[in-house]
Amino acid sequence: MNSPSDPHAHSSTPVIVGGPGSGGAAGGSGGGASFHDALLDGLNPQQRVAVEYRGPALLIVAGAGSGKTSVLTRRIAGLIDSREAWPSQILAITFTNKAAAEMRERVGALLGQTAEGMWISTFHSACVRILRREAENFGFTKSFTIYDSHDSRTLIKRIIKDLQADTFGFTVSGVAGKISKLKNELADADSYARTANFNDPQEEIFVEIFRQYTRSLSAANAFDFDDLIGQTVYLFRAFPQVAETYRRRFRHILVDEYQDTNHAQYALIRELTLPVGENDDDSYALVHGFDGQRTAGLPGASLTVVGDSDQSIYAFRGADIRNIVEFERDFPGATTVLLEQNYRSTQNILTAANAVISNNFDRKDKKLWTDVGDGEKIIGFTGYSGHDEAQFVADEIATLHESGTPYKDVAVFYRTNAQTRALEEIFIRAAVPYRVLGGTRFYERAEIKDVLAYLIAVANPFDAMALRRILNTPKRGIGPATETALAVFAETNEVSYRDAMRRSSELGLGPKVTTAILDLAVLLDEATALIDPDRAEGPAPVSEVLALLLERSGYVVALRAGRDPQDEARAENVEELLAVTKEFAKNNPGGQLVDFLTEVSLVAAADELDDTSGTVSLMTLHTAKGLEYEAVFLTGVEEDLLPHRMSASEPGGPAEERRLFYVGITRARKRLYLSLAMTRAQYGETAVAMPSRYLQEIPADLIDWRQSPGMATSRGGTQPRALNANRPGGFSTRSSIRASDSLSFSESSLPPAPRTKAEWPNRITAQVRDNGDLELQPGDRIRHTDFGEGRVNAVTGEGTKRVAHVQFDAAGSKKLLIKIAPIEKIA
DNA sequence: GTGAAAGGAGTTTTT
DNA sequence: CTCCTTTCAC
Repeated sequence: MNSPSDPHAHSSTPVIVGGPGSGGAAGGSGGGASFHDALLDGLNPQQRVAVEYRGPALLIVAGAGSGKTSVLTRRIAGLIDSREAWPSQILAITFTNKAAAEMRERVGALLGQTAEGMWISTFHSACVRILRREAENFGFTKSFTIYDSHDSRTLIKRIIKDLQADTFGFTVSGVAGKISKLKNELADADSYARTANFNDPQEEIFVEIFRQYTRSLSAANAFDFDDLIGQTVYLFRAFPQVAETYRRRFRHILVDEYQDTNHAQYALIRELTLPVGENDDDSYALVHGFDGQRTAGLPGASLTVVGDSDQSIYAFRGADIRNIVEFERDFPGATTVLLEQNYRSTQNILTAANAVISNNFDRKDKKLWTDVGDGEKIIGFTGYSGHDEAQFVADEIATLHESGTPYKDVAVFYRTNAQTRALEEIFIRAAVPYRVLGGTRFYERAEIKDVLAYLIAVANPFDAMALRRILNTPKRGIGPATETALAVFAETNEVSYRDAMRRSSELGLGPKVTTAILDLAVLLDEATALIDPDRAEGPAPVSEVLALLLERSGYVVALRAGRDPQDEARAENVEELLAVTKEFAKNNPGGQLVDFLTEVSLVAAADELDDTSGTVSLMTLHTAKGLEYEAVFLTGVEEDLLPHRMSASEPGGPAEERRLFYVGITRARKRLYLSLAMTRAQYGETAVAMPSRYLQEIPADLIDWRQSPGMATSRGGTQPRALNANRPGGFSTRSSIRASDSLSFSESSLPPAPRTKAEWPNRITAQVRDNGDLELQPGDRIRHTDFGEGRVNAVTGEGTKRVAHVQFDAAGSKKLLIKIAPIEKIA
């Protein structure tokens, strides 16, 4: 194995070695010593320590915006330049593929050359890479499929149905969640069964579901998302010599966003950083014909983790904050470096962030600070509705753009994907160029999954699920009955689903159906021949395979012939996928079909970001982690949304939601906007929304309320602008903001803002308009602040959700939420 | 086996 | 409100 003559992995001072092959090769960086200086250039003392420290384990507690990426890349570059490590001995784990690409590029830039052989990737990508190499050790092939959560659910749904487990109260999402949670704890069906209480019939059935799920996965030669990590750990534990290969290879392991690692990921890191013993176990060497490989033992790889427990926001998917909190205990000899100086945001933004997060008890006190000055105040806005709020955002973005902030430097965050709807509607109308990250992602669209299923069926003939998906897509007259018949045939004859298709003439089905199945089988075989590694002209590029499949299956033609108006867009999406395969070939010369499928399976929302796009970015708070923007709009800062209603019942829920809010705030460099709405539409109904408790945690003098929750509905209140967006003449959006500016008059007449938190709630929440139990009957006449007088036609809904259907004399008919609408009854 | 229509259920965050 | 499943007629 490649190894520098002396890795110096644990020497206390960095060793600088000049000469060819080391730092000297680093293009313009000059000799070793000056390169070393350049590495530390512009860093503060803590950052320098984080770059230079050498030891078995290092924890870098990096507050938001404290320059951790810079520290990590310099640390890696330093290790390589000083010849403490070959690039191939470095494994760096990032949270997204985009972050990985960025880090690789920055390390390359520092060194003046691309460092070949470094592994910089996400946990999932790294594990796929390992699993593809080693799959044959334990009953998989290297072309295994990766099931995304949607695929897992489809499979679970089928199993629940087969077992009729739904009658026992099992739901797909419940089972999927439980299995995922168990896998993150490295449990499997057997280990779970050992602890299960079999007097409980539910437990028994769950174990059976889990078993069948596991069996189906391995029969399909497939791993689900959680398996990628868990099975790698299993592989290392079951085959110590395989583990040793990787322990010997990776001498420096760096993990970013360590606070969001789950138990399985933690176990993986532990496995990789174990010392390598005096190779006294020969079984592997004997089996694999290695001989005389008895090398000396090695200490465990050096481990560097970077994280911030205040930014831990993935507990719901098993992230365990203890991994970082207990790091020093876990890894004896560990050193901790604290990075608190922030290079991203203004002091006002940081003060707000600090104030909010300090409400989480049970945390190490940490205060972000900066020397760039206070900056602008935070801008607050309360809309009448979600649309009104969106209009505010769109208006402000337009203003920002006019004053020179490019669209790409602006981001809009929200808690739930459902909130994009109102934003998109208004943005389209206001001609604000935007891009939604995540949401219904490109690769999750049905038509894309259909087409990918064709490719998967070719790459992995064992994947019955992919085959069943394409069996009747496009329509071939093959229904559920035939589909099941093939599955039964495959099972009873112990052949693959693909073989069952080839032998479909033995099933005694109708001639038309049989021909359809055989045609498909032939097409798949032809496509498979294209990617045969032994093919004379080498395996065909993915685009060629896809083109053949699309052409012969008639998928696109069928789409274009469809009557659904969205079918044309779907056909275009498929064309785009074809373009993606061509792009892939360009970027990955020699890239195989499985490589393409891997890449596609592991794209994250944040990977879709295109820095050159020139559009505003819309994303959830979760997706926003690790990103930063000149101006940030944090929308929907309301109770039941942030904190989300669902979090209330979970232990640690409200604290995690607060961290989410904190993450959102700290993404902003110069300008931060916090907005909320008084009512929010959810599934057809309109509900009252109350300001988030977290707003009260921000010192009052940091927020400049354009329209505060207390002001929004007071007398002379603002126009619900979304409803009046097209009002002609004179009453532009701008003037409506001015109208609300005049409100600051009444605001300033309030007593000085109380500083103590106890009195805060009054200021924000108590002034939201509340009509209490205002009783309205059909026939009553009312007066509305904006719409004038009208007649109540009907009242629907219960309690706070009572809605009046009103026919206004001038403004037409409206539906109003009685509790908070600016209305009064006229005698 | 297909397609339309009606009914019901469920709504967080994601690799 | 929307997505999904079920039901029913061809």
